[in-house]
Amino acid sequence: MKRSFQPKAKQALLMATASVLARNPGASLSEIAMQAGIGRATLYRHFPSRDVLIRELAMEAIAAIDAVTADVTAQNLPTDQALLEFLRGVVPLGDRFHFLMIETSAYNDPTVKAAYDRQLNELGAFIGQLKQDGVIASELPNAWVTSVMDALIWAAWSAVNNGDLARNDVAMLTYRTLVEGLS
Amino acid sequence: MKRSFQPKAKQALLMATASVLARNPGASLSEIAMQAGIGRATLYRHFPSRDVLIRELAMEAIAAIDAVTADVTAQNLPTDQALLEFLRGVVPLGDRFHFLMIETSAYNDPTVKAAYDRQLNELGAFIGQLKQDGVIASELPNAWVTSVMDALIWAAWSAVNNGDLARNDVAMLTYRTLVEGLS
DNA sequence: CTTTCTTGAGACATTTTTGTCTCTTTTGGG
DNA sequence: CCCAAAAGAGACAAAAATGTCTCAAGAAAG
Repeated sequence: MKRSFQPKAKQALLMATASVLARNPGASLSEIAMQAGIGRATLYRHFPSRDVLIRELAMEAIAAIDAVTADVTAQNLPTDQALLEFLRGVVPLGDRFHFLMIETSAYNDPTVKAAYDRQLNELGAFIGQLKQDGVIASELPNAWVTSVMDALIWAAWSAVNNGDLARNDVAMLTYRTLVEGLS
Repeated sequence: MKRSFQPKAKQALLMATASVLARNPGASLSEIAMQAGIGRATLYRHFPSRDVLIRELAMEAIAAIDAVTADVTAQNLPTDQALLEFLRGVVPLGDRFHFLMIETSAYNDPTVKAAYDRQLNELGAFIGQLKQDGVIASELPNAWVTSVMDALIWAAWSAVNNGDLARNDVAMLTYRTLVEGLS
């Protein structure tokens, strides 16, 4: 074997797929391949079926968010600053974050479901801390907080990708809207 | 003709369709018919094709939001109260509101596109008033405000339909989150 | 330059979805 | 109780998407 499959190419494919599916969840593989700038057959070389593509994308999205969480945790910041850092890291992943919310078929796979549930629990714990520290109001249901977070992150990503907001402003804007809105 | 097509039945069908498509934008007509509790053939009796169903649903959604707007306008409230009333009316339409945002194929139809653009303009004017009256910060881009509004309305509708929030609380909660978050 | 791996294009079969049609059953007004 | 309109069920063809395969062209290491 002179050369092997490039994991980087696979990564790029997953990112392109997230971008397409976040905007149009019903997109066919032809559309995905076209948007990714590759042939449909090549897509099948990397992912043997649509289901596998979806599943790997879901796992990749979860891993990417985990990486952000780990990075933020390592800095040992006060919770409000940690929230801002989290948003800075996760807003650029907005399409993948959003994809996880809407592509319910991914949860058919038990591995994905387990990872997703774990991540949701971690997020819940973080929200608990934010409440304890008075960053957000403690009487708000967690479900509302997570919904609003997801919604704002997706709105932020969309605004950047539509050219409505500057990439550098958007995390701070999201942070302000979130903290003020939920205080 | 002893009896004619019941427009009420059609209305109910459209509502069921919005509910299904908002959750799963790629749903097939079989799924929609099943969720609506009718046969697939019956669905075709009301709507000759998927495109027509989508288009009529879009127009119905726009009309429903227009009705809320007209109702609020007729009350001649101060803008902040008008916003609250608007949310009260529009949060229960959350699935249709959201459907309009994600089902981009609807805009292929010029009639739908025209009506949607008009409604977006009206919303923009309302946001302008809210800024003038100091209800929300005037330095925020309109695109961000509309994104956040849409996102929160959808989050509110989802929270109610998942049983996470009480129907009667949710408009006020959305209002607070929106106004505080954008002030 | 040559060899080898990868890609893109396109031809296929398969499956799913869409749209049409017919026949039977149900329903509600008279 | 009648009867016409409407619904359900299911067969069917057409269209679109999925998945498989082959082959020629391109790129990159040796």
